Amino acid sequence: MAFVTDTADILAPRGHAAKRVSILEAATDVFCREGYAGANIDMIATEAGVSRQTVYNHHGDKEKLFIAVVQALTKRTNAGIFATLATFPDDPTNLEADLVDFAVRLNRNCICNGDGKYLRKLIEAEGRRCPELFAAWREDGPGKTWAALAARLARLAHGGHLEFDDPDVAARQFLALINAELHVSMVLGDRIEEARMREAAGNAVRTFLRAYAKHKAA
Amino acid sequence: MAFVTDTADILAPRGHAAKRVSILEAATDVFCREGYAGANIDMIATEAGVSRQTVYNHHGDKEKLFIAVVQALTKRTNAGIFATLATFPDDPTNLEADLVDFAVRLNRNCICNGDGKYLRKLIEAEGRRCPELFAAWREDGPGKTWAALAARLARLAHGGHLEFDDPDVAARQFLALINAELHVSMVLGDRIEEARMREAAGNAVRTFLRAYAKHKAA
Amino acid sequence: MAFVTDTADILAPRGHAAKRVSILEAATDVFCREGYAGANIDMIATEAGVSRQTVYNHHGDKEKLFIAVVQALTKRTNAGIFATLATFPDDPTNLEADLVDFAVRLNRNCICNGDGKYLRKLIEAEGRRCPELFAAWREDGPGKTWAALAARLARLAHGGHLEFDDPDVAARQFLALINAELHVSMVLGDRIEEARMREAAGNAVRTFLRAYAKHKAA
Amino acid sequence: MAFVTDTADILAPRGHAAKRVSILEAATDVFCREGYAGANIDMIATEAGVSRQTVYNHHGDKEKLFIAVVQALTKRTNAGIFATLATFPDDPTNLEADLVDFAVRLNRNCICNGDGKYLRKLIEAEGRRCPELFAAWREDGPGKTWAALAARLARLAHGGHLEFDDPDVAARQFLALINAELHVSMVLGDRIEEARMREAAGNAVRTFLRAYAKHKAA
DNA sequence: AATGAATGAGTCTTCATTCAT
DNA sequence: CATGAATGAAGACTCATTCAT
Repeated sequence: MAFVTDTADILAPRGHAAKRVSILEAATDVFCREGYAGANIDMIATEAGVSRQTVYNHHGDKEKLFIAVVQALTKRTNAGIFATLATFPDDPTNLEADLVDFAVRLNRNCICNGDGKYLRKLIEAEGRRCPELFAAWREDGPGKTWAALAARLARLAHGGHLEFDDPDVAARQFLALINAELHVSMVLGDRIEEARMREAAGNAVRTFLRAYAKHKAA
Repeated sequence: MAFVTDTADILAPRGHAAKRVSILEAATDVFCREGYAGANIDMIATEAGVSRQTVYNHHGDKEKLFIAVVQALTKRTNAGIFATLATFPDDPTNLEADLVDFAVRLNRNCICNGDGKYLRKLIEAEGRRCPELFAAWREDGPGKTWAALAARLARLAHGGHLEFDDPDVAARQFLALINAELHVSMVLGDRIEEARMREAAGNAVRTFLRAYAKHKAA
Repeated sequence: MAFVTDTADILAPRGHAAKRVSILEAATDVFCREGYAGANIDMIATEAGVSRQTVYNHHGDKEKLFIAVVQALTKRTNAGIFATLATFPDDPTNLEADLVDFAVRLNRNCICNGDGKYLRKLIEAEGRRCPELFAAWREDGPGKTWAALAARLARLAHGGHLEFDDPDVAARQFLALINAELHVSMVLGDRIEEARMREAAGNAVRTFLRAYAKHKAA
Repeated sequence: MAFVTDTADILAPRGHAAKRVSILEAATDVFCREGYAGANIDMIATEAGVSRQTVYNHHGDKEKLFIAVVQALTKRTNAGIFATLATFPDDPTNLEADLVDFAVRLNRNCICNGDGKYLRKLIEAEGRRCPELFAAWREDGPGKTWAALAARLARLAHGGHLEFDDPDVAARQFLALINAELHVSMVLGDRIEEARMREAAGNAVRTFLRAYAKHKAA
């Protein structure tokens, strides 16, 4: 019966919805790999395992498809970042270890892999040409992320674990530090091992705490 | 007469050499703005003020022109970075002020403007597609830069101004910190004011020194 | 039950027959509006309120559908013209008024509206490309119409109402005159009001009678 | 020297101008033959003896080319009609013979051949889809032509050769009559012989004068 | 019969590249 | 060297047509 939602479709959608999803995934891949101009609808169709026509049926044209890709990516990336931010150690037992774990989660799940990496690539490549398209990212992305992280750091400061003048600056520096050693590899597309992420996070957090850990007075 | 070298050409080359230069400049602009696939030889010729044919006469084909652009950019960027590194305050009178000045010079001359910015953009956009082309950058670029900066920092440590375990890590973190607040603006192509660079450098150096300045024992 | 003929279908056919009709109507519209090459099966299907597949089920392919349209149009147009010719005032009480009424009927029902207008458009647009398709029209259309009208006019002449050398020439001129003022508007697709048709018919018939009315000798 | 106009180019332009002209001619042919949608740039290029690219260099795209065709056609057609109107017999020695000659010139030069025929075809086929494109024709074409012819007829009336109530009506009827017998052949693309034009003109003028010639009172 | 999808051809348009003037 | 043109290959998009559900 038509009005019965097939629960299987929610987990692994079939038919129409499945095609839509696989087209978006393929398009994300291809646009990131080749750039907007270098991407080619046939490539996307082939990679999605559908016909070219089906791509057009679902998304209208190349530009609309690109927009759909960016929007899906922005949405998922933001969700991912906030999910990870929710795991921030507000009441740490071992501040350094907890921050390192958090940094690893952030890098692994949001920055060095998947959506986040893709989105950043697209923004760097095409951001200047479609500013309105990326405006949402600009505000919802770095803007909110920074503020949310700053709030968490401020709470740690309030709890007597850290001290700094400006939590916003600290937040940006935290993010910059945990990426310091991985950025080049990411740009060149190397796969980054878990161990390397952990090492980078360790270095970053150590420096961050040398600068900002509260010196418990004797 | 053809065999007479016009000395003026050395300072402000005209004719053949001048065209070569203006083509490379135009190509740099266009490749960065549009990406390799999106760039178009006619655009480059027009922007360079020469005919399409002249572009081919000088550079053979699109791919060779792109390579020439990347090589020129890499060369100039490296030269710029090492020139700036040469101004590092090895024997500082005021460590913080001197490092801030240095950071501003680095950002202003090498990272946020001109060649450096262009080169980074090209690498992010096309790096994965022509790895051999950017291999040189990978080694001569971040590799040597990091090492050179690390050496300078080690010297400061040896001079009793700083203390850290690993000068390489410190070098990467220094670079990451001085970019922490400017990166997003750069990606989106905003013009960055001198004052903003100075503020960012101040924040970065302050944190860097909180982490690494040697605590002069009483 | 399939073998029961639903009498309602004869008056307002539903199902199969109704679809066939609405497809033909839609196709007529679309072919006239867009031309054969510009027409598109999906447009026709949508306009007919059926699925694309149904169009193919009923009519085979685009060309066959076009032929069906032209044939239906030719048939209906001819029927309409002869029906109207049957109302020609063979024994007029008031010759001028009766001819004007007749001219208005002809314009309103056969020439300025509906099938006739459509058919003419199709012939002008595609006639040269499929001469065999329009051969039938050429003979059954203007050929028979002219002859039939000429016969009516001859009868009026025989009845002492008109005088002319060649009834065929007179018939063609009658048709040309009643269209003289409306042709441009029709070509551009303007809606033509009844009043305007009556005025045009009046002018036409007045001139026709000045040329051909028998001067009753005193 | 560049500023010397080569007079040969005016009569038989070469190079750039020649290509432009031959492209327009070919495009006129093809658009008229196939309609806008059915026309195909490669066909036009081939028929013009140039490469497809050259068509684009000269005219931008299909739509602009079409517009250029319509404009050139409108301009030339109007010029032709007014040139022919200038040969109207304002002071006729033999009214009937002179009007017949005039009608033949009009049909031969402006209506049944070349530009005029082409323009009418395009307007019938595409007029409804680009009303603004044909607005100029509507006003400069039939509008001015009718008025100019009406003025000539009025002058004949003033000279005592004709009599009628409304010269505008008379003008439209004159045009309708001289086309009465040729219209169908034109629509179907038949070649119309000079003799046939003369016969048609004779029939038309005879009827026109039966309706409108002034009865010189005894 | 409707729907969505697939296929394959075709058309518009752009572009890299080459030639001739 | 500049210009205009030609060639050939893509690549975006449309469409007629067919299949499966």
